[in-house]
Amino acid sequence: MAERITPRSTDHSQWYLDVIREAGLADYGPVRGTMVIRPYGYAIWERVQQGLDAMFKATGHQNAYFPMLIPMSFLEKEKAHVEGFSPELAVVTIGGGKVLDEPLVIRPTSETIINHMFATWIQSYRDLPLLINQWCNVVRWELRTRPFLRTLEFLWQEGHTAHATAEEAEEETRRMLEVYRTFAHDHAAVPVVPGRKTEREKFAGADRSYTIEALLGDGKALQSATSHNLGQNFARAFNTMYLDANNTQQYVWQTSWGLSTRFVGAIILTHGDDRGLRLPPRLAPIQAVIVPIYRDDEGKATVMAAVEALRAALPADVRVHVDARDERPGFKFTEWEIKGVPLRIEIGPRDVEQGVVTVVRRDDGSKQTVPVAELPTGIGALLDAVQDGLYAQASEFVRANTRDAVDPASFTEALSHGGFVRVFWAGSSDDEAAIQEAHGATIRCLPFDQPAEDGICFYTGLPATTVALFARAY
RNA sequence: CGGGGUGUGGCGCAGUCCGGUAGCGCGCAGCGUUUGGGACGCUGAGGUCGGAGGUUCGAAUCCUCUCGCCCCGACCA
Repeated sequence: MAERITPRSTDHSQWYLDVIREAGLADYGPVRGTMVIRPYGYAIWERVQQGLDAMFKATGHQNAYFPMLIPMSFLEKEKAHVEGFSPELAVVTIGGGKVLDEPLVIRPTSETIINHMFATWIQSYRDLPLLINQWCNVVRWELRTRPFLRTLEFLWQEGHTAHATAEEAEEETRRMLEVYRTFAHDHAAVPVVPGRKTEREKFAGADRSYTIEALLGDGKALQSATSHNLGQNFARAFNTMYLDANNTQQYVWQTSWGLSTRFVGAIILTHGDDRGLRLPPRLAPIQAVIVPIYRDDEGKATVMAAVEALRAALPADVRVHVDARDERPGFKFTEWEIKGVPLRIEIGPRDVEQGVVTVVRRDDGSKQTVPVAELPTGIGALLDAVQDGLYAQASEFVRANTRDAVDPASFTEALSHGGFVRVFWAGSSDDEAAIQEAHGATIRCLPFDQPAEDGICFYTGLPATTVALFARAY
């Protein structure tokens, strides 16, 4: 049988598309750049949603929903915002068969319409902080698309908060970035570098933007989630004000932050291997698949009885699937490997006879024989081991592909390997643009807690003010 | 919008140079044999060859026009 998945090393782009197809995650939509997410792919997104939503609830945020159609005039109220987004807007000009007096924009993000409402919801300092999150879809008419990583329409959550002080807003911005970092690390086993965006890379309408940057298997970086300190930019544009304790009108200080279905792409590209997807157990729709093996109807009855007994004995919170299809074992093994299921539990005549099961880990392919009586208590540790194994492999990859550069020659050399390149930095936005032009690399972030003392910027020769992380990116 | 490709059953492709009325692999349906790593045999369903016009007795193939899609880049979660 022909290989269904192109090896990663042969053609990384083709490998990615093959995995999405063969694992049954998504299809191309009829409109260029759109994507249909199949049930299995959506189940992964649902796990992301559940994990994040629990964290948002813990930080006091409430879910709400705002309309998808936004009057064009709303976007035009904030200058930097409209300039940043206007090239990629989808605009509705006809409704109910009539040309509309004012065009409606399909939301590319919801800062404007949310401020429109916040301005009416917020009256007093007692109404603050206002902590809102929205799960929705947005449309950005991108020129170049790729499944999950960049599609015309995507699903995400966008958090929007309003605060009484600049300090509180900055604290919230950083707090939510830390939520994303924790989620990426603990749930997705995706190592990320948290840091600040440069002026050139920040969100249109923000004072400061923060990001977590992942490094994917092909050496390209991916902005995996962002958190923005909006300052008073939207508050001033929409008159979002509150009366403080001294009976004085004040503009609120705001934040917004988001994580999208792009993150599913980050998971695929961080963990996937030549056999297909590898899912971290905490996000896997199916954590363990039980594959019965038998030769005839009589053997099948015996094995299936053992399978049902095992399934009943396993903890209820472990997501188990029994593959009872009448297919050859090898076929089923391969299929679940492509789908990235963390644990495969094989039960055949020999296992039943000896009172054991054969457990195969997806992270390292290791196979072990486990007494069937021990599995109900041991499966949690096995899943944790796969979770840790995936994180260890991914973080080792990031470590091995992060290089330091101290001069133009070593910068070029380091970039040629792909991956992150760390430099001392004291450059302008124009310098960044020139480097992007020459090398195709951009500053992904200015990582936190990286002292720049005594460093000299490799590009300008000036004393460094910060450390910058360069990479080619999606 | 630049550069490079490509449109032929559900998917992946051959056939195009040198016109003769469409083929292969996978998948799908039925039956049988199989089942501890992607099984095999037999039977079968499924395509106006991206579209339009032209040349010709005859076009997937030659000519003209046109549309779509993919990859690399600019833009970007």
